[in-house]
Amino acid sequence: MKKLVLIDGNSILNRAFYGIMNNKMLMTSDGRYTNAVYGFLNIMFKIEEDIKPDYIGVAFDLKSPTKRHELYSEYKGTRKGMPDELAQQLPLIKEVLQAMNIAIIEKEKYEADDILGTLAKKGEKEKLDVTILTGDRDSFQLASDNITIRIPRTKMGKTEVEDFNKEKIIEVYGVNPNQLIDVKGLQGDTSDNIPGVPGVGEKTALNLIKEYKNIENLYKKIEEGNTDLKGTLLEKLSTNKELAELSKTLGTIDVKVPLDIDIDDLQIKTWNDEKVLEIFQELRFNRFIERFNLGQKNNKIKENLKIEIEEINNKEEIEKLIDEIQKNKILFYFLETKENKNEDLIIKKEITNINVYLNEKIYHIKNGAIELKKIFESDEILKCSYKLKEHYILLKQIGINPRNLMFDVEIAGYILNSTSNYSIENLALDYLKIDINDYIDSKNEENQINLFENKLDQDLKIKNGIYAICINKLYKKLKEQLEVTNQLELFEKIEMPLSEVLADMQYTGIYIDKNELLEYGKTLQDRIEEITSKIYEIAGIEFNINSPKQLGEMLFEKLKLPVYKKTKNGYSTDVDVLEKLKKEHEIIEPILEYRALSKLNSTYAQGLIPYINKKTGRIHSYFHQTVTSTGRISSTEPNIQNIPTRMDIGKKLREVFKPNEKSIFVDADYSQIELRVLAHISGDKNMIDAFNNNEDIHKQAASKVFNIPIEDVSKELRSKAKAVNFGIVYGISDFGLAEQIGVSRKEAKLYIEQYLQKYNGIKDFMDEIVESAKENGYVDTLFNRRRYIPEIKSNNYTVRQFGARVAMNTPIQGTAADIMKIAMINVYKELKERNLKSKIIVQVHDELLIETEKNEEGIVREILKSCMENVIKLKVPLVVDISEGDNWYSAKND
DNA sequence: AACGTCACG
DNA sequence: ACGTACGTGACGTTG
Repeated sequence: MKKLVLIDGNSILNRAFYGIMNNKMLMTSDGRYTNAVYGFLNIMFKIEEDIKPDYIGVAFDLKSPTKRHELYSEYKGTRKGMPDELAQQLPLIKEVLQAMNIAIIEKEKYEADDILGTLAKKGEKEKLDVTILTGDRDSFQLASDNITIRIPRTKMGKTEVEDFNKEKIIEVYGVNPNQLIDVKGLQGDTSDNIPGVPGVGEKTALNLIKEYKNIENLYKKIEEGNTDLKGTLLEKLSTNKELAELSKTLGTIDVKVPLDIDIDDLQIKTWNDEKVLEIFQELRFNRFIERFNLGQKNNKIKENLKIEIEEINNKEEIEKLIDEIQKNKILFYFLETKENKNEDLIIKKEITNINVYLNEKIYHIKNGAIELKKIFESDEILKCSYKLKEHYILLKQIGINPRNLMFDVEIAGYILNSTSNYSIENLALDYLKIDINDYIDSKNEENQINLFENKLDQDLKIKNGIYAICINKLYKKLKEQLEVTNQLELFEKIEMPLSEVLADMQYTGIYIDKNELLEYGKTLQDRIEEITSKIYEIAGIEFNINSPKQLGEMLFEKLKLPVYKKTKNGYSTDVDVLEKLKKEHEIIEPILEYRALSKLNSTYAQGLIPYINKKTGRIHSYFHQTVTSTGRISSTEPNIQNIPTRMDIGKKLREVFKPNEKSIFVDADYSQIELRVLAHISGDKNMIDAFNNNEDIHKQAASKVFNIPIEDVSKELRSKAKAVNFGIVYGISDFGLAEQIGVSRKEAKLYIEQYLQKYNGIKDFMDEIVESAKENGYVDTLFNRRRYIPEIKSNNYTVRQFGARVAMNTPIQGTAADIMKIAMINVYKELKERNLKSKIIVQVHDELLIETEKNEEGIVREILKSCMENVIKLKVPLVVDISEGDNWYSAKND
């Protein structure tokens, strides 16, 4: 079946305009706005990818009055004109569509809706599968078996779509699509200034039409006196018959617009690439240029980069180079690696070549690391490169003990903007205005003579060389920038030293008792089998319990359990939902147990096995330093920061994490670090007092929120107040709190109001930080970590609210992260300086796990306590709880 | 690749 | 009237 896509141009442009209103890529350098065009294209490309239409057309409204205005002069009378920023973009999008050879359809006196309706019906007649893309629910009346209405919605900057076909509309509204016209006739439409029957809203209108099918029949019955209607409703309907009829006419989409074009004219054609490129360049749509490979034909050089590569082939040349580097006291290099599956390795990679940038030349050294051992082990020479943390391990693997790996351009990029990306390409583009790919092509032309290497090798070599150049240029530029933003200290004193700590943690790893892990997995699997058959038995049929789709069908269609929550593709079956259904059906409980156990089994019991290193018997998780937008670190392959701890059965898994035989685990936790940080930066007196008096902070909150003496706080109230405390840290909303603790939204709102009234310092802080985020475009932590929040200026309510919550949360989460990072550096340093064998092996945001040699236990405890508690003097004490054990479970629980 | 779900702080 | 608690990563299913 061939497919036709019809787009409501004005409506989508409008959606796009209000959807992605961030201040980053919204305008060209001469100040013209482009965000709506960008968003429109994104939505359009997405639908093209999704549907792969054979025909496409975009309809626009014209400014001139329409037939509806002739009928009713106040039609759309309340509507304000588009803001200028949007109006400017209308000709732009048309220009783009033209260049893409996409049909634009406009017609005097008709609205885009009518044009789309007419074409949709035509398409349907020609047996096409029709999708109408619009932001406007008015078009729902057009839905049929072959016509689907697609509504885009932007959520957190991402575009999602929702499809409405006939079935869906009946499901949602309970009436046929064409009956929606009657509904609208009664209800009216404020945005179009269609009056409807005064006093009749959506609910009433829907009920009336469900009962009486349409307006005509409704009035027929009313005139016959043949209805159950009475009172004011009957009166309102009777006196407003004309209005209802007029409104129905106004709300009816005209599907018989006389058009000069046919479906055939909408066939997809190829773009005028040159023209599209030209426009995209003008609008700075680099991502589109890249995505559609438009830039290839265009390799203009923006700045002359001198790219001279010299092969280093013998000892003499190496020695000469080393001399030069030593003179410079700084080494700029880009390191090449290749995969090495050798199971003894910790990172399954090895270093191949090194590209050194020195005196305006690139020196390409085969097996470069070994050659430069002396340099890497020198304390005097600052090493500047990209992803130094990885280098640390790669070098250690071949017996080099690197020193002074202290300027990483990736980390510098992360510090300057924790929400962008920091590939060398991107950094070069952002900070140097260098497009690396441009240079490769041009350099290649220059290099035609070289017939010995194939093009790909050649490209790679040039690219790696350019990387070395860019690392050098970025060093200067980023350092300068870090000074401007007052973040050089954060970078030099915290992030770079931490980098080595993290590398060392990864290199050391944590031991896992494989046999015990297998045993644990076996127990889980046995139990899972049992429960599975039990579930099948109750269900009377076998199905895939892991499939939310199949489980949803089972629960909500076969068993007809009540639906509390939906996802965008179907029924939600998450824990919250299942917990609510527990008492409705005996199948729920085993499903919950199944869920819990299969998670443990797949992610942990089975999931961890492949990560156990053959040589060390340990797992060597990555700790990432440039991932989170708040400054926390993250962990992967495997994630060692989400090992179960909340549920008993899951917690037991921690028993398989063990120290080596000479050691024990010492585990140190910050107590309430985020709330303490909040107390400090807000300066709230009550909260500061609570911490200084060593009170139970959640109990205190309960006593404030519920206005009762501390002694009278029950467990339940304490736990509610605890949720409020958490909520405050996240940037609270009544809805979210209500959801979390299962009270009404109204009640949740009351709690929050009480809380903020009692902790008024916190309220002031929250207001001020949001204000400052609006003003500056970013927020920062105590240690000058910065997060830009473009969302806070969004015209989209949801996005803007998100921005506000982020503004409140980031300084708290981020400062806590800073504190932990400093603590780690100091602990690491102490351990090293005192020649202790104990090692930091895991960090879980507010927890440090130290594999501690038995005879070092006392000193390690001291070091942890003092390093962690004395990072900084806040208005409240930082408190650390330390415990020990011979596995990770007992180190946290005994 | 995206989604739903769930593990952690 | 709308849609909502912050920050992560991994798994299995599905399109």
